[in-house]
Amino acid sequence: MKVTREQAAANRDRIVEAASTLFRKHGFDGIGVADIMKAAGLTHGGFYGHFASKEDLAAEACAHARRDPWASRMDAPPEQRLEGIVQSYLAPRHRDDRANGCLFAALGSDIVRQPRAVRRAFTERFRSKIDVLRSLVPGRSAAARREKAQATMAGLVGALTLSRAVDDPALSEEIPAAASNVFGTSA
Amino acid sequence: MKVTREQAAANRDRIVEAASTLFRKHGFDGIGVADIMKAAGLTHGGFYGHFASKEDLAAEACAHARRDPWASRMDAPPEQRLEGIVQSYLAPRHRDDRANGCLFAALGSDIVRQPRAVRRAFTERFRSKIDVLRSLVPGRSAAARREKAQATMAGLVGALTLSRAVDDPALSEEIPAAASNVFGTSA
DNA sequence: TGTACATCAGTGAACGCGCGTTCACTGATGTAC
DNA sequence: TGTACATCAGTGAACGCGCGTTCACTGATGTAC
Repeated sequence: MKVTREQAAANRDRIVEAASTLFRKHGFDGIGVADIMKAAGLTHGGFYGHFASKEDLAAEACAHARRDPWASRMDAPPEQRLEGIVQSYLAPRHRDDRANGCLFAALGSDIVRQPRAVRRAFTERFRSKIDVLRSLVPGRSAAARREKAQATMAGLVGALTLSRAVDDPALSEEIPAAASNVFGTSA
Repeated sequence: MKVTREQAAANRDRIVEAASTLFRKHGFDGIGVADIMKAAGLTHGGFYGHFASKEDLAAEACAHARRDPWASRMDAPPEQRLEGIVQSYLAPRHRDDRANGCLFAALGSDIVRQPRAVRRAFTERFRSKIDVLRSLVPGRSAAARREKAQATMAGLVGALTLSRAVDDPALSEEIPAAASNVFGTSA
């Protein structure tokens, strides 16, 4: 049964959206095309009318993942904005909701094994996040701020990844708390 | 063809060893039992004489991965030992050799999706690494040093993961360099 | 605006392949005498 | 120490399942007149 062009475009968007959360939740290899299509309210057969391959979808899903936890209020002074980003990034809510959280923490160690298009999408996202942090972080020179931004991002991503990986609830609280103290207010 | 008990134990060790490098290189889902057995010089049929399941092997491989990049000379003063750990952890050699490098960076975002036994093995390793760093890191109180150790570890793991993920060679050099400056000498 | 037909988004069965796992078998090991 | 037999580590074929992908088909959409 054919469908409005408009509807078809909306369906495509829902596939990408579903994929972006399901990949973050289960990993690239942990979820199949059929399940993604089902989550988008469709059957698997129509998939290849929208995408050339699963890889293709993965690249697009990474490029267009929503609900970005790096956002912050634009109206606060830089120091508070940075603090806000760090706090919300390291909040338990973020740790417990991989499906809608940071791509780097959810898929970080898998990216290097993905095809070029996926890695490119990630690299673009990384650059844009660094640009945000670079403008908020303190530092004498532009180079010092860029350096600080990259180290901060590494600290946040690493802390979130480790706090999810660890099997002990106490440790899982402790790691982001430590990172928050070191990467947040210290600046 | 049966084999010496000694030989059988050695074969088992080779399987674990092969698995630990192949999992780090390809991810838990990216390598099969048959390929692991082949890398250990055996055929796949004998696998279940040594392990109950692939999961079982994964847990053991994570618990016994060798060539640990967190080691450091015991005879230097703490500050130099910390610096040595940070430098070798963030060295290009480590970034380019996932198969023999840090488990957290190689498999970090996959661990949370693994069965309990695997996560437990990782958690134990994490604890032991934190214990090492805790004794080397500066800080007024034990709590401050523990906090600093966890944040440093998060920074190192995140920096290595990101520098591998990124598609641009220049960026891939820049990230560990930034982390090295921030987490190394600064202390 | 209304009608007839071509288009094409979506369906669901099917294909082929790889992977985890099982199993009957082999033949060297190790043990009982 | 030597012999006969039971054990069992390892082999390779086979099974069953899931997954990415293909394809013939359907029927609503959109267009030509």
